[in-house]
Amino acid sequence: MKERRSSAKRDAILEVICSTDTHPTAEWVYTMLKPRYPGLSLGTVYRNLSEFRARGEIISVGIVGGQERFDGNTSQHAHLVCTKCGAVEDIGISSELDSGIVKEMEGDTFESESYRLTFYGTCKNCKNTG
Amino acid sequence: MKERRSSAKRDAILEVICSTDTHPTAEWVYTMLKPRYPGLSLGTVYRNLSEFRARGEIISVGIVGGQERFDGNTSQHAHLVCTKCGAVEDIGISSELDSGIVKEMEGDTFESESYRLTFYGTCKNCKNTG
DNA sequence: TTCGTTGCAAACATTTTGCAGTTTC
DNA sequence: GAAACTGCAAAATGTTTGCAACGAA
Repeated sequence: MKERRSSAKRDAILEVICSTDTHPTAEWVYTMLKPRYPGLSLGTVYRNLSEFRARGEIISVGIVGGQERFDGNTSQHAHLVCTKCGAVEDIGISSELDSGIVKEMEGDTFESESYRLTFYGTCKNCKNTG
Repeated sequence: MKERRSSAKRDAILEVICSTDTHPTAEWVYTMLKPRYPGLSLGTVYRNLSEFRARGEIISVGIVGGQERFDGNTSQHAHLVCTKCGAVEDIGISSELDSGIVKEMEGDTFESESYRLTFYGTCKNCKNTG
């Protein structure tokens, strides 16, 4: 793997992702950091997010409303995606369910390394206001 | 819902999707039908796929390698996505696992309507050749 | 001095859309 | 004839990339 030099901007990008539970987009990260780093470029955000994802330092929740959503919480958990407002929430899953899911793949010719479990529906907020 | 008139092209698009297990992209559908319907436009494919998806006649597997993948099999099942070649395969899940997953959501403030379970890894083909 | 990192803007790829012509009912 | 459907091409969108300047080791 390539040598990695220290970079305040990269550190800040990771920190922003890890200190929120909103499952942000690249653009959101950029908007959050721009005031603090006026010279920041959107390309830099994209480049660092891709690298974090490739290294497993963050995970991708998938694409919601056309934009990729990221998550600094890399432990195994599922997600709730609101199809009305696009909000993404975490939901813990029991270890029984996790092992049940993992077991489903054992012995298959397909070699699975990870899985993603996503629920689609309406979040509390949209249910009340809508 | 809007009135729906008969259309040979629309029928063909749905038929192509339902008669393959490759989980095609819009472009693939277009390429497959273009010889038979020389006047076919990519926009028409996109429009009809969106409508099918909205009506629940097909489901979206999600975006793989930047392109949305579709599935004419609308019964509950999981998917395997090869991170090397982008192949998507179906995998049936036991009814016990399905109910375990559904149960995980019961009582939550989030109102879930569906879920998507996707495994990521290496397909048989890539494992052997790579 | 080396080479990783970044800003900038152009390039890219997929998907969406406006509009005018066509087809279905 | 009204309204749905389509082709076409332009637009919109999110993301990637080439390159020169910058910065860390």
